[in-house]
Amino acid sequence: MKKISTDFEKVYPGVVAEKEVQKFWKKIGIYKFELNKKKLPIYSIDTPPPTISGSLHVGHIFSFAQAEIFARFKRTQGYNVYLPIGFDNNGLASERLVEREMSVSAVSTDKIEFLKKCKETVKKYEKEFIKLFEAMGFSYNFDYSFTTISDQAKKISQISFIELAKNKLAYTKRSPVLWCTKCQTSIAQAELDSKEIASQFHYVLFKLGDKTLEVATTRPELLWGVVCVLVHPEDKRYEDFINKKVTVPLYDFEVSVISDAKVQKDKGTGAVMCATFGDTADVDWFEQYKLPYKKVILNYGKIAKEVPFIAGLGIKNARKKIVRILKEKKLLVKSENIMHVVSVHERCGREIEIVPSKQWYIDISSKKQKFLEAGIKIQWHPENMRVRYESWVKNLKWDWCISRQRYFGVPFPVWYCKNCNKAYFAKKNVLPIDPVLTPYVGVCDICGNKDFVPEKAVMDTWATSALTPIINLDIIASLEKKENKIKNFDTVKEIEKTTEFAKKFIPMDMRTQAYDIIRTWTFDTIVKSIFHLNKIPWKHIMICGFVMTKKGEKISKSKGNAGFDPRSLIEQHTADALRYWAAGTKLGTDVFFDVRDLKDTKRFLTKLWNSAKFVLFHLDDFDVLEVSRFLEPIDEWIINETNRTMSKVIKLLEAFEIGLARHTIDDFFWKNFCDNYIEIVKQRLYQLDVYGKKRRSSAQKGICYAFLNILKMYSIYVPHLTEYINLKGKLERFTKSQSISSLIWEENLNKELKFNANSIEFGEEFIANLYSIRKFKTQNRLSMNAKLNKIIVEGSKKFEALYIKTEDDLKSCSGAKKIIYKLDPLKN
RNA sequence: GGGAGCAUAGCUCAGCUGGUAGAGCACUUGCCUUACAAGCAAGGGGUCACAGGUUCGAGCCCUGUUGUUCCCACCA
Repeated sequence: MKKISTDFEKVYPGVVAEKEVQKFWKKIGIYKFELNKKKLPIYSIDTPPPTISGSLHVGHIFSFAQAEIFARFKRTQGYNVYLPIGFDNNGLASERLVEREMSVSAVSTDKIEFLKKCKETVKKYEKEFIKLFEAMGFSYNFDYSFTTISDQAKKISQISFIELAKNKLAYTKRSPVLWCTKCQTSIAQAELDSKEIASQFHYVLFKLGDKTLEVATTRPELLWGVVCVLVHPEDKRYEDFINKKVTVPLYDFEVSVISDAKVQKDKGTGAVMCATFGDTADVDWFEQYKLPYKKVILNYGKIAKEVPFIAGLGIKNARKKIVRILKEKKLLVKSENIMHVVSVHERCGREIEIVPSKQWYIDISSKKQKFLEAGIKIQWHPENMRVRYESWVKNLKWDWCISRQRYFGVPFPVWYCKNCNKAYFAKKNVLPIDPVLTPYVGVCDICGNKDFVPEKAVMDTWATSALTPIINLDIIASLEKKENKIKNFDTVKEIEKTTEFAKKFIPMDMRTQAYDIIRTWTFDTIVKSIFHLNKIPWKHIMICGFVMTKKGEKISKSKGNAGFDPRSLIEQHTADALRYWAAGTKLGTDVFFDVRDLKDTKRFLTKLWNSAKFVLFHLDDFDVLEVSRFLEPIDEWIINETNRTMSKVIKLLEAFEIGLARHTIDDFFWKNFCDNYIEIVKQRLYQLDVYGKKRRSSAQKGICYAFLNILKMYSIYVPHLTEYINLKGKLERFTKSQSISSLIWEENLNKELKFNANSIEFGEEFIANLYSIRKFKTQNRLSMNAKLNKIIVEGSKKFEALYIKTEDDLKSCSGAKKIIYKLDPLKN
């Protein structure tokens, strides 16, 4: 008979093996999700649909791998894991990618043509992403992957919008909005980044009769837009100015001086001009004092034509020119160089402006308490990440502006009466719809007009990705109904009511993501879930950290410092090495990426491979069913130790401690199993004629049990290598399962593993003696298999019988001819 | 300015409810031992950032300080 163990390559074939294993998984379809699979309880995971804005980098791999390892763990515990994958493939980030790739500009390209290009590009990237995920061995349910621009997502997003609008939770208003003059769209507070830049404080002179009022400003180009000047009510310097009219320099019109406690006396001159709009403080005063709006900056970042001196200029040029003129007219006291922090658009880095425009908003600022309560109901891992969420919610200032003056996004299903502006929403049976392409047919019930204009804006991509639990709910519901047609719904709650599984689906079991999108994705999803279903979206949220370059800089697509392409990292170092590395850290903490770390993990892969070769070599003739119940004490020890380790690992994994769990397995595998246990039983395995069949098969039982469980535990981290060993070693004969990855562990939902503490204590004492012997040999420059005339064993009297039984093992692994026991009856 | 995390061996980090400081890498030395030299064994190396406090006892708990990273606010 050909020995199974001879099939093992001398060196683990890495990438080649991984591809073979992936083919095998595909063939047997082990990661297919089915409802009612073996009647196992469902564990549902809300995974982050990566934004299609460029290629994935090692940072994605890091956080996605952590989440995927956890999903695999849940499968081993007897759950039917729902692990979908989606792609966030619309919105500004994707548009930017298309503009870059295709060298086109969204603004100057025909809309239909541009959208076609967008669809092509994101499709290309989706395929690339899927390939990478497959290469990583990610066990997503690819069959049910979704995208946020699909008809399904569009429809759900539009249902969500209409429902919120009808409940007055989404509303439209014309008001000052955060505006990016580069992208030419409104943006939300969550899309702001801050940047420190060099600027100048210009001290300009306002006049009251022959008195002057000095005002410091960084935005002199907005002088035309000044609507008032403010001073602190207790500021003695300006007492005489309060409630008087002062003259604006250069333009010579008058504005009031208002006293307001929010003014900081020690900043600038203590007198501040309020212009429409320099910053968010201006907006607050504008609204508080019902000030008029004076247009200075246009949407595309130029100065309005009615502004004297600077009409038509860009903002920076306008500023320079105004400063020059102020200087000439002796209205500028001085200019001071300063560094200050400004808000910029996170997608393009351009300083944001504030311009009034009509936008759709979701009311979040009046519901903070509800969102905070939801945050408390959700279990955060790590716990302290909740603080980030809470500080965001508490500091919310603006309602969520969900409309964007862009192209590639979910359209608002709404038209307005041309005459009276009343909004008309699409009927549910026509969703998804693009109102620009499909005109509204009807008569305005207020003014009888028949002309309607479509809403041209598209939705903030977060407004759709905030619905991933609902999109998944819809997938589950359609699976149960066994139909792919998207049904017509008026409300999100109706989707939930459609099937038995759907009713129980939300809250999902878990959300996974990195911490940078707590203020967007986490928050927005909670908002929508609370508004639509009055439920938290998930029970747990698992937050991963970031991968940093050595400089301490976050790796991100936009910064272009990804350094290493994941595809080539896989080719060079294997996916398992990347996965193993990703599992090395504590949840939520950042790591530094260094290729050298991957070389270290390769050492582990080799060790596991070699141990497999050894173990399988000795299991060729082993049949679990034929073996008697006889067990040598040390074999009993390794079995107990295996169970103890597994219990510990499961507890850690249940607490989302993927890294600590891995280190626990590492410890057991490397020390206890390889260095100690195998060395002890080696001779019993090799020398059948000396030790006899009974004692040999006892050792076989030990290596078989321990090694199978080591493989099972590692299978969530390094699924390819463990599966490859499973296939090569024909482990199905022991496990009765084709795949090692689809095994439910001995300890799981319904069953707890027992272990004998006494046996473990004996094993530890035994090994302590082994260490002394090794120390003696090393110190005497002896080889480890050198013979010794006699050795002295120290230990507890209570284990005497066990020591006697284990004497042959000790002799064989120590090379001792004679053993003298010094057993202490008092030792515990 | 408000908040959170981190500070432990040369490097990267672990240390559970307080009880004699740990791992991997690197370094030194020994060992070719019928899975593995990409291995095995032994060893050197730490005032646990600093200063107080609680305690019989503090890396761990409390207070403060310093350094560092991040989040939020700061845009006149």
